[in-house]
Amino acid sequence: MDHTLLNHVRKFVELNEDETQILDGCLRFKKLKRKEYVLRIGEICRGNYFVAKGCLRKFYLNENGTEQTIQFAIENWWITDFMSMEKEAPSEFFIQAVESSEVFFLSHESQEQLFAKVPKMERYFRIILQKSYAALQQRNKYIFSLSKEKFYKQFSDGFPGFLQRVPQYMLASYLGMTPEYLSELRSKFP
Amino acid sequence: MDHTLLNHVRKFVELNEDETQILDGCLRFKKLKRKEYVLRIGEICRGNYFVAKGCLRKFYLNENGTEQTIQFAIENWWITDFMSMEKEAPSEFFIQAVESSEVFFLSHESQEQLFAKVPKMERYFRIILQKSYAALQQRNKYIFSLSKEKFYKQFSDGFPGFLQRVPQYMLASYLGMTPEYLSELRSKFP
DNA sequence: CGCGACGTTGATTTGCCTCAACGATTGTGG
DNA sequence: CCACAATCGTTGAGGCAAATCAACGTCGCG
Repeated sequence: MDHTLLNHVRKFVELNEDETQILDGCLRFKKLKRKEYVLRIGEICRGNYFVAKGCLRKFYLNENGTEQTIQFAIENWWITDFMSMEKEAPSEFFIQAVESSEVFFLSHESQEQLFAKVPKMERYFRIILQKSYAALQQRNKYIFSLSKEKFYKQFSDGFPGFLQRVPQYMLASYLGMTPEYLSELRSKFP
Repeated sequence: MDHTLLNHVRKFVELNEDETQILDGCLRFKKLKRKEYVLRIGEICRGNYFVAKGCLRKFYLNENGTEQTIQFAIENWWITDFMSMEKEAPSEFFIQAVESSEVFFLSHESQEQLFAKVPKMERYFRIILQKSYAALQQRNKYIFSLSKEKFYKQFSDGFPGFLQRVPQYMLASYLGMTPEYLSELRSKFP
């Protein structure tokens, strides 16, 4: 037994054969088509998604009704709506496959059972969350201190291949600007 | 034995007498004067701070040399620079007491030992981080979709008492605007 | 008292948005 | 396999939110 998620977990904690079995038993593999949703606004988020292949995004609709992307998740990233999952409250977000993707679903209940049976997994998620939190705060730092132009360059330098994978309007909203303005910037920096 | 931090931990996990003892033994209580630093740019961040009383903030200097606050931590919040702590790399941030404060310091090593002895604490931090991450993402949502005016109102409604506790220039940078503009907004909404 | 830190106010400038029109590309049904 | 409609990216004109810059008032503190 061996797949992307297990490899990822093994980077942070060591699991024996039994524990690996248990973890694997908690997961549900799922293929997603392009534009397929795993969460819609108003629904309750039931668990976490680990991206083994492809790309998912989380977005919401602002007051003008335009999509605002607040997170991309590519290979080896988790994506979920913690708010909704924790409180079992209707989500304010959509989670959607940007391209055809393969994910592992870990439901909230499975996750709790997993923690009870394999405490090391609590450590794994603690570490992942710590990294995610640090990354998000770093992102905030850039948002405030960089002009849109520099923010875009920063991003395109940091994830060069990624630009080709997502439509520009998604990227624009993720970077907090209009598609028109992103277009203008791109023409300046090929 | 009983103090703010222990009470906070007990909200999320149950500790017996021994475990409480161990946790307490890992902490170092510290009083901070107004404007006192616990981390400066270039230093390596050695651990986590829990605010029992008062208020701390994390900020950096942008290219113009002006302070940019990216986090406030009031009572019952943790503050640290994960990036620096994890990698043992020089920090890009300052962490400073906004007002005279009382904190518990949990060093990185103590934390690891604590996790080894009291695995439940790994759970505690996982939960805290999950909440913090969700809150930060919510904040990002507001940053992008609200005008500065609404962002300010949103904040002042959300933390009414807090406005009096911090100088306006700190608040302005936290909200991503200039002190001048914040002043203008405040005169409009008393 | 006098200095430095902080807040305010106003004039001017600009980064970025809005709106509208126009290509290019894709996909879909006849 | 083409026609036609969506969907997406581009370009340009005009407008506004918010920044910049400078000057001044005020408070607290050594």
